[in-house]
Amino acid sequence: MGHILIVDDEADIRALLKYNLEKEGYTIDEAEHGEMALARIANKKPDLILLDVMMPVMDGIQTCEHIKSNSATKDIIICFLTARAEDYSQIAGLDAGGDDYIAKPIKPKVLVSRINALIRRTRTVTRMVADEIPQGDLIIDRETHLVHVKGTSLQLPRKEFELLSLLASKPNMVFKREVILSNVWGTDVIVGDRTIDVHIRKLREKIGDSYIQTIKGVGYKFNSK
Amino acid sequence: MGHILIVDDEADIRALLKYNLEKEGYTIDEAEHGEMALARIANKKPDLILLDVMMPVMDGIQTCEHIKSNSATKDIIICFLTARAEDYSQIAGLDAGGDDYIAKPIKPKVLVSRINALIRRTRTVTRMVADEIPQGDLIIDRETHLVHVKGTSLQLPRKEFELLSLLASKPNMVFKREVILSNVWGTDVIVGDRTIDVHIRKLREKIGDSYIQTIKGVGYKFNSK
DNA sequence: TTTTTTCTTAAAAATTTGTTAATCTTTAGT
DNA sequence: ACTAAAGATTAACAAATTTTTAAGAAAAAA
Repeated sequence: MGHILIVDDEADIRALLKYNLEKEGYTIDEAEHGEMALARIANKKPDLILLDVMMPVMDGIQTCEHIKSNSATKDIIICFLTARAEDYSQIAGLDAGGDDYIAKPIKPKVLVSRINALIRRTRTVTRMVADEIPQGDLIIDRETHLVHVKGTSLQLPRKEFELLSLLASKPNMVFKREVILSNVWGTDVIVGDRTIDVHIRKLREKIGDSYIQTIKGVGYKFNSK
Repeated sequence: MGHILIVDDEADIRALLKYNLEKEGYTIDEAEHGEMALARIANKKPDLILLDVMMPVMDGIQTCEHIKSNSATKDIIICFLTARAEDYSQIAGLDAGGDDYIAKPIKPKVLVSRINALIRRTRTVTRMVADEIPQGDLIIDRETHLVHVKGTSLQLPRKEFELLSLLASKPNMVFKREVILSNVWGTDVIVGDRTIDVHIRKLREKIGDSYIQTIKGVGYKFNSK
């Protein structure tokens, strides 16, 4: 029904992924790094590749570019495995890029349903946030990683960009601090309470005070006009 | 604020976990293996269980299955503890109904933030108030945290918002003061009797007197037209 | 009327967020 | 690999807002 190649240098992770996906009926192939991955693909072309970003020898990005630049393999669905700390906005914006990404720590249930979805509706990109989020006179462009506001363009640092993207992805909705933390910082966050505030402040400094509103005791929200 | 049961056969590990979680304000119960865990649960139901996978007598997976198959306990959050060296396929027992897992060696900070996130996440879900409560010309929108009344929108402070939500969730039903207290303030908070009155007064001030009615000697109710 | 319960008001207490600057961390460039 | 620059986080304190208390007035019940 589906053949999946798992590429990760940690055997533990591979075993975890393999176990869960085999139970779903997928056949599994494994590789420890990019080069080995290419060899495995040549051997048997998978429908989907689970690709760790951080690897020795040949990292995930390079591997992905290889695969996507080869016409024989460019239709293979690629799903990145990333640690939250990594720059996944870069991944999302990659032209040669993957179709989705799953953040570590990996939860089997999430993994399985995500993979199923990817395989089922092949080529349908499911990303947490749209590529372009226009909100009134503010436009967030994930592709160029730019925010256009009041006629000018801004280059925002990673965290600020992700934070703004999250808030703007659902205007008027209040995002509780926990939600913000788990989405922008990840579940293993070890950041203090004021970290969000500081980022909010920097954002407001750059895009103006009118967009982000504080709901005391609850969280923050992005106001649509 | 939260009660956690730690199940691990190694006393050292239990002590480490206990120390860090107590520092966070959680109350801790301990068990050396699955059977003992079930006994502890019967004694006092925890909000979350930290469950070692590898244990003598009754292992983590079995224990989890037990807990999740009992309707009285199946809502307890279960977080597995797994050794890195262990076969990851064991965690796959997350199918047994586990909500998350933490890999050993355990880093205190990761532990604490993960547990906090798990407890907070499921606590908010537990609140069974609808996202939007429309009552005649008054609409309470939890998503935007706004109350729409008489053509205008109001931003209410948290306690006032929760109080109004509760009353409006069941129009015409009288909420006794104790019920209001336990629902809005929680069971372990000690606040004076006048606190409710003051909040009611502020609400009436903002939304008008017609909605909330006092039933002397009993409590308050939200009038539907 | 007397007692109990709720209202009202103002002020105190507690909580939450804002701000700044200093300190780590990461990244990019050499 | 080293250094400089940019970004992220923390700490400490300030400010703002919310929550709670206290205490007398008012209203309802006994």
